[in-house]
Amino acid sequence: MAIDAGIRERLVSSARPLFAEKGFCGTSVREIAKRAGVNPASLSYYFGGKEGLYEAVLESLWEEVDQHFSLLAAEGLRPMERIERFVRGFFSLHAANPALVRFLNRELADPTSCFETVLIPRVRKVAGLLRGAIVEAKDEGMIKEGVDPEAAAILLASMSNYVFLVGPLARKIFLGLEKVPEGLPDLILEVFRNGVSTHEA
Amino acid sequence: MAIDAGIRERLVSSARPLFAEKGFCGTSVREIAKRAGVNPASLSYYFGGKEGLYEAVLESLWEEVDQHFSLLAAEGLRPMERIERFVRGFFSLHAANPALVRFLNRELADPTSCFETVLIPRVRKVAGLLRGAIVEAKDEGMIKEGVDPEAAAILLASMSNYVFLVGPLARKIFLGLEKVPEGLPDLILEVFRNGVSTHEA
DNA sequence: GTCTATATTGCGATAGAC
DNA sequence: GTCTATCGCAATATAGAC
Repeated sequence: MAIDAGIRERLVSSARPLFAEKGFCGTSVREIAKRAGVNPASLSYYFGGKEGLYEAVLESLWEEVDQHFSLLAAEGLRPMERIERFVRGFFSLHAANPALVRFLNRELADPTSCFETVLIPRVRKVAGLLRGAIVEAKDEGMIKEGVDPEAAAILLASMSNYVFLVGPLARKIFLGLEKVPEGLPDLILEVFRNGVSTHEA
Repeated sequence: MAIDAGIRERLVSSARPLFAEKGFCGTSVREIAKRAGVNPASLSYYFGGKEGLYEAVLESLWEEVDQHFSLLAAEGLRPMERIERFVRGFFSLHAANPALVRFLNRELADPTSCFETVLIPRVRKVAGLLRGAIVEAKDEGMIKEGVDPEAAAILLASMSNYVFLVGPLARKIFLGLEKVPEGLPDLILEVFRNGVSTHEA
């Protein structure tokens, strides 16, 4: 964002961290406008209201998500490689923008009106990529017959997201972690591969 | 709760599902009082305000959590058995009260003023039990040397909680699951045991 | 387009009757 | 202790000057 970006863009980029930090109803339009250095009335003028701005923020966020996960559609990768990229993609996504997935996860826990219109079609796409990779891995005999692909996908998503969801304060206090362990993606992949593989442990 | 329970108790039990569903700032004291069938003024009279009621709700919730996890302190159990009880304890906890862990997870994601005073000392205790079991399992040689107990604890907590955190709507739409798969605790334990065990996969 | 000023609503909390 | 009535405040949204 340039310093003299349009008011529209300044509102979106100012609202993003506020919504991410305090949620929709915990953030006031006055606060957003003050941070953006614009008049509160501009918010209604450009977005029709607080909800419209929130929706615009969600859409701008998703561009970054799409960017990160577009590599999953790459051709010629074995399913297990796609799964690995998926897990590492989550970690790089969170590292690049700590507020982003907290935002998304909050929306999962407390859906707003944008949930069905903005998020569902887009998240389904990403979830489908992961599920598809797991199904393919199973078809290739890499994964035990007894393992439900849906459940396996959930476990991967859980392990890759939960530690970011709980936030820095909880990580430090509950888990004694100043930051997310560097080797966590490797551990997740190791646990997943060993846990569902056809080799007997 | 009896039908003519005291106003105090009615306020707590009425506020609980509302706070769980819509969060602290998404719930109004008028709404709570209406649901409880009492006067909004009673809320300030008994709890000094909305925050005081919220704190009382958190404390009442935690009694159920303590009840569920008290069995983890049972003597004479091998560490891996304690870990298994921990995972199954999360699932039975969520099954018994779907709102409860959503409540707790929301507090993790968006700490209120009660976070440090009410939750931290109590959650630390539960987290310590899990971490301790993992450390013991490692001491007994059940878990690979390279596995960090903190990270392993996080993965267990992730897998046991995330699927509940995302809520029924998200489970259905993103994951195609009407309800949480019955065999998920078993899969989690299998994945965990195989994933971190000293046996080569 | 962007501003000031304000309309309108809903909030949490309280004063005071009973 | 419990109620009605209301205070004071902050919220979003809008009207209208420029």
